[in-house]
Amino acid sequence: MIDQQLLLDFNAEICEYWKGKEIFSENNTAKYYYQIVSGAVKMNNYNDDGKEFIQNFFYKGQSFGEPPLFIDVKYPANAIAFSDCKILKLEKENLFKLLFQHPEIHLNITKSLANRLYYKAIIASEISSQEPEHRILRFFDYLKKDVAKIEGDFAYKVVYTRQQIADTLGLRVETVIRVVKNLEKKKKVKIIKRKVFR
Amino acid sequence: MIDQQLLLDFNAEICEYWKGKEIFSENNTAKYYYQIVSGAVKMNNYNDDGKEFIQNFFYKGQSFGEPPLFIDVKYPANAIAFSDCKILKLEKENLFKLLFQHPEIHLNITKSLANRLYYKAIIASEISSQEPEHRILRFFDYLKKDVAKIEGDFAYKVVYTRQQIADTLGLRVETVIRVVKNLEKKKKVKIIKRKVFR
DNA sequence: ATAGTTTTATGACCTGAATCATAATGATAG
DNA sequence: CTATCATTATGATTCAGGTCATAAAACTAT
Repeated sequence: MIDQQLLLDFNAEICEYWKGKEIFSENNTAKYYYQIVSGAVKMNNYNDDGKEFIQNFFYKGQSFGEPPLFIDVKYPANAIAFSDCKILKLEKENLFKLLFQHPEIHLNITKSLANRLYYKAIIASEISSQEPEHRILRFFDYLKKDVAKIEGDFAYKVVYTRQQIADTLGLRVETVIRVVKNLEKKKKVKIIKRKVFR
Repeated sequence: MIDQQLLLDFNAEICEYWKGKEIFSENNTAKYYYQIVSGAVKMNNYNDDGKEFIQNFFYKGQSFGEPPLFIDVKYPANAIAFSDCKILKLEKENLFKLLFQHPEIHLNITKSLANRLYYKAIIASEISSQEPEHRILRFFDYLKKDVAKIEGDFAYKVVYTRQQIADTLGLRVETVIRVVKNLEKKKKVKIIKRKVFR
């Protein structure tokens, strides 16, 4: 996360996207560094049969879409506003100027990429299991890492729909619904008004 | 990839690992930057029931195990010599000295991380499909990227055993064997002396 | 409140990949 | 050349999760 004022000093602009609005799309050329001021962003793909695959969710303070900026390739996925959000956009050239002038910020970017790679490895290993129950539980626990403070036994509210969970894990909605219900029976999660707590 | 002489100037040492030898293991503290001089390295996890999950293969010229160096976490996986190999090891502190003195090399590291993140996204999306056949084919094509020159229609030799393919994709050996045989019938791959060509 | 839409729920059925068992083939070492 | 071991092969069986259909519950807007 780069200081907001510094970004503005390098001519970043603040953009507002309403829920569902496309921020960038697959196979487009990467032009900007994006940093979320408020709201959440979803990165996804649609495969041949139109089924959605969710790559990632990004939250307040996080940046996204950098990798292609560094290696001159097209975006591997789409970015869509998951809720209404405000996002800082900085042109690629200005980002590089900024990094050149501020090595410590360059190091932060490197750390952020390292962090994402690290979590990808963790989640890949935890989700490699075939059993949907195991994968769904691990996915919930993975989500917990984005929650600053966790109180009580079932403090984390899963904000995703069953469909989105299914799309992230490559399962069917019905399977997710059944497994989640089962997890409730086993007291592993709580369901209140259909929302899952873990 | 960092210039070999430069690494040596910063007190890197060359180590030899014979096939199967552990280079580092899961949950250990990251101490070194590793760069492969010759041979190949496999990164994997073993989950609760002892089943192997292969994270990645790394080849000559590539570095591995950096992410934990940057963010002070333990290794998320094990690194094992996939063949006999020579590897340059540079202590973390010396790596940071080197990066500090050579910003252009720091940028290269950033690019390398960005590149890996990019490919993780690509492969995650391509492999998200449920159908083993699709996943195996995409996996083969993904492997092709490591082959410099490809001649003819079936020029790439898959060096992994069916078991290793299965472990990477979260499938069973028998399934991989059957699917690969089927792919041969469909002329999508060739099998010579049990080795797969694509 | 009402209508319309989205999300969750649930049952019946079916298929494809896991599982289990056993054998054949190819590689490796002595 | 032979014995041993690792890998691939293949058939039989099972069952988890996908598919299909239909309904109920929650949210949304007017």
